[in-house]
Amino acid sequence: MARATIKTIAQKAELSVGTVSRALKDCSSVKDKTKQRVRQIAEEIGYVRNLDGLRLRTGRTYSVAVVMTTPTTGSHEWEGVEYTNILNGIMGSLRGTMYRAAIYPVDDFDSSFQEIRNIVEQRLADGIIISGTRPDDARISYMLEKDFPFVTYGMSEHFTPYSYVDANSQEMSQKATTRLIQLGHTNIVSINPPDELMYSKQRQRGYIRALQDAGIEVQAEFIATGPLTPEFGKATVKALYNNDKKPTAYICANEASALGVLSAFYELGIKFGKDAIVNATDDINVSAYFTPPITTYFLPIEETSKALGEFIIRRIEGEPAQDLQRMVMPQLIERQDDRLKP
Amino acid sequence: MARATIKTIAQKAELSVGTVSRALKDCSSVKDKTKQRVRQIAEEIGYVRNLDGLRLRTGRTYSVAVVMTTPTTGSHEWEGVEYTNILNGIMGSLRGTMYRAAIYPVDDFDSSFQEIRNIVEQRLADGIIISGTRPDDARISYMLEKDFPFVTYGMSEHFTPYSYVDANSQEMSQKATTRLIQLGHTNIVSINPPDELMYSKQRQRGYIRALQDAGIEVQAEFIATGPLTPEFGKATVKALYNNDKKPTAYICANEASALGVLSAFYELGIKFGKDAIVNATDDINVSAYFTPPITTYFLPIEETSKALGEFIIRRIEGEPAQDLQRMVMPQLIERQDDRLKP
DNA sequence: TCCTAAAATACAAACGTTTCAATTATTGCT
DNA sequence: AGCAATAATTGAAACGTTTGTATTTTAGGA
Repeated sequence: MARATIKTIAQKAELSVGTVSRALKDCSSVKDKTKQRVRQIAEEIGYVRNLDGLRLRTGRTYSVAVVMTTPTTGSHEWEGVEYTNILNGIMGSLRGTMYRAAIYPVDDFDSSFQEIRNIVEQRLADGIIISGTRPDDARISYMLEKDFPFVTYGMSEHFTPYSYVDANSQEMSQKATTRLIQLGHTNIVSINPPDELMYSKQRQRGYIRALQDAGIEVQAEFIATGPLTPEFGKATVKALYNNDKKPTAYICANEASALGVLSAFYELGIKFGKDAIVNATDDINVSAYFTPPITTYFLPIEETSKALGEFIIRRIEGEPAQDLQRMVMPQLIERQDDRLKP
Repeated sequence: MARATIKTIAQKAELSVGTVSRALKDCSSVKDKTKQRVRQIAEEIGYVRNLDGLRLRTGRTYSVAVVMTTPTTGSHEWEGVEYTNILNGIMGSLRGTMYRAAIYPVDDFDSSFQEIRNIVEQRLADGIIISGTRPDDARISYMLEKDFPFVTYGMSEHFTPYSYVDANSQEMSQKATTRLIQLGHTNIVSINPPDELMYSKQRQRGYIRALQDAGIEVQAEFIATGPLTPEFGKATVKALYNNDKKPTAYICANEASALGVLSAFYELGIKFGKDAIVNATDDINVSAYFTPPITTYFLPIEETSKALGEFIIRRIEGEPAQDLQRMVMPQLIERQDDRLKP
């Protein structure tokens, strides 16, 4: 049997398609009794709106583009970010609405920009979610200029208000550093994402501020930036192994790089808790099972990703961007006391 | 400026829309010279086909549904499967074709079935990719019956040929077990996914066969099944800690559960390499950074996921299912010698 | 009862595409 | 030249919606 359309309902209800259309969308110009009858029939024959017809007519796409930078294919390195969780969160908040998510995996900034241009010009989506933001992010400027609805995961330094969801990286980084200083550490290494990313900058700022507040001199070589893989974490430890000032603590931006740090400890014979310790931020509860478990700052990834979906819809529906901003504060999970013991 | 449509081209080329449409799709009934002219113009004004019109007219959706069972939301447990990689692979092979992937995250078998029914009945996609297959998988029966194109990640026990991509779990499990037996282990624990999944069955079969071949009695309590999280791996070790026969080796179905096993070792004071060792299958190169690194079987996840995308398209285009089957054999990566040393 | 205003519905066009049937242009042959 | 056969193109309808405008129905006075 063919799929039920508005026309099917119209025939059954002896109404015109126009009225049925209006009835279904609760238009005030149609009588309550009629609405009821139409809904009744629609229910009975299991009618669902055909999106293609709708799109064609309205010019809207009812889809949200999620432009995500995904790990370089072929690298085989775990980047620790749980895209699944993010996608789940976004799709979760889209459920029940008319919107669908369309994923656009890209592998660097330029191709993400290109993809965004494409989406905007071809009207491939009604709104865009992006991540991997930069302090001066050309994609944001572009979408602002085109007045195209978007939400970012992470912030930038634009003046014009825009909608974002982010973890408070700077404060978290500062707190984490201060905590370690208070526990007696002075040679603290900060492992960060690539330099051009906004949250790398924020993390570095927080780190530096904490050191300055404590009157500790900042060592340039203690600020590492690179892809947040185990490989990079490991390489960082090795690179500093023969440094005159020996690091006694590492604060990693995610669990993947922290795993690499532990791996380096193991390989180099650095004793955890005696020679050095590791912390991580952006915990997604993997490090609870590390050997040993490490202290982290938990990222409520469900909350942030749900907000992404919610915000983009509200943005599309016209809510002002400045009302759609969320900053979450990750929570400390102390799995070690993180003092050095003899 | 409004978006360029077929009509725009028709006007510029002084042709009817019908001819333009045919010209663009390389129909034999239109003159070569005309085709060229049309293409030229299309190129110039940056025409791209409007999918909604196409869909509405043809009734095809040009989208592939990816119905994936995702980790239970709220569980906060790492399941180790890199959905990102799978998605990337699928989307990679869709790139350049007219097809788009639409993700349907579901959280259990029933809802995945429901979602599939929906997709088939409402013709929400032209083809479906599913995972988490069972020996007697009702979803597969359903799609076979409806003659709806699909590809599975993992196998079932259906007679009718269908398109699948899978790792050779049984052989891998058997080989892994045999290898450990040859290295002197007799009390080997097999950590598997939930019992109802096909690949759990395959793994158990391989494990049992290896033991039988070696004349070793199978201990029921050495076959564990459950969610492949670190938590489960850890719990399994703990549950067997006071067993009369002490396990000396664990073969985990993925790296996440292996991480849990190592975590239990650490907590219980079980010395790796002296008291027991751990192996894992479905390696996605995280365990190289474990403490210590462990022996695994590497899963070429790019290859499998690329095949998924490729197969579903070819299936949609009408290729017979029996030509679209791929079984990959994971490769041993020896990161330990895995003998017990005093 | 009739008229007017308001309420409810019907009609028809449009979105961009494909495709069937009909028409026109071209070619080859006598 | 003329004719048939074929090649190339056109016209129009259709897919399922929404929506502006026209039309009909209803209700409320006088």
